[in-house]
Amino acid sequence: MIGVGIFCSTWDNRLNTNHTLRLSKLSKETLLYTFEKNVKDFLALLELSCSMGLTIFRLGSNFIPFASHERFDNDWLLDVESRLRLLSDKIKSYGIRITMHPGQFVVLNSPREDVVRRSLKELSYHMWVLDTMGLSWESIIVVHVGGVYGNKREALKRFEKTIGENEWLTKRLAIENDEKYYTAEDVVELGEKLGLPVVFDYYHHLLNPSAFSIDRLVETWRGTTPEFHLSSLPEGVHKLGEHGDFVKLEDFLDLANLWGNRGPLDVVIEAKKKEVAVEKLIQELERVGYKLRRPKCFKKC
DNA sequence: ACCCGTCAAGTCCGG
DNA sequence: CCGGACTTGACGGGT
Repeated sequence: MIGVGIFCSTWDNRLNTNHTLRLSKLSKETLLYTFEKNVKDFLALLELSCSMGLTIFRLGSNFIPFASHERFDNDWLLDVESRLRLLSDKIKSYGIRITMHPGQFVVLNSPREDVVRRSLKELSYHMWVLDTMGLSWESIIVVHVGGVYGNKREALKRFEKTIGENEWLTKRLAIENDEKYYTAEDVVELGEKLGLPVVFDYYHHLLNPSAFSIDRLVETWRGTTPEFHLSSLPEGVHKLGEHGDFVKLEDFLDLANLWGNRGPLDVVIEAKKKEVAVEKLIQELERVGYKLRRPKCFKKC
């Protein structure tokens, strides 16, 4: 049964877990001020998700701005840590799955040692946030495989090497197919080899298709609830890779059909209109009699 | 109060 | 070899 959710913020950004600041303004005071804005909006977004009956929420990577930057002083984390521990029970009480998805600059297969090092530091910060809130292993961190650098086999081998040298990553790391370089088939093969769950992105698969096996992809989750991503092409003229304002009912139903009756699944709706798009989708699904999975906090009025 | 130049980070591609 | 695209918005200094 499928549950859906939004990511990072409301469409109008009135609630946003990605508030940041200029690096030049970074200090303990500005950091804690901005972090608190993110925390407040995070709680409000969980409340919103709960009232809409959403099962998953993606927390923004700027939750603690510049947390992996060299100009960031780890002493500042003491206040952050106590705040997160205090919130742990409240956050968990919603029963909404919290996951994260770092930006394009996390590249575990780069030939540049410094790029890999910074990527690991960024992932270690993501891991710390989820651990500190006491979230379960279903709170994953989703990354792409990275670049190709003119030799896909070598690039894949470098990815494997990085994972092999950093076993701690496998606690929460998941890998996703992208719209240009690594197909679902590539990522399933890699996930099987490394023991990493594979996030299937429906839209990336349309742009970068392959003959992947959905059964093998599901198998990489070893009984835990998979996370998928869904977005649609925008109406009218659009650029390659651009996400639509809304997600089309038929795209959702295609994905639901692919999923079949395999059990629980969380789908992040990656539409520009965020919660407005999800609300529209929910209504359309109701009209056609499709039943969504709801979180434990959801009470239908 | 509003506008608009600028912003940590990577990779690929075209000129 | 370098600058722009990708995707994208929000910060914050300036008016």
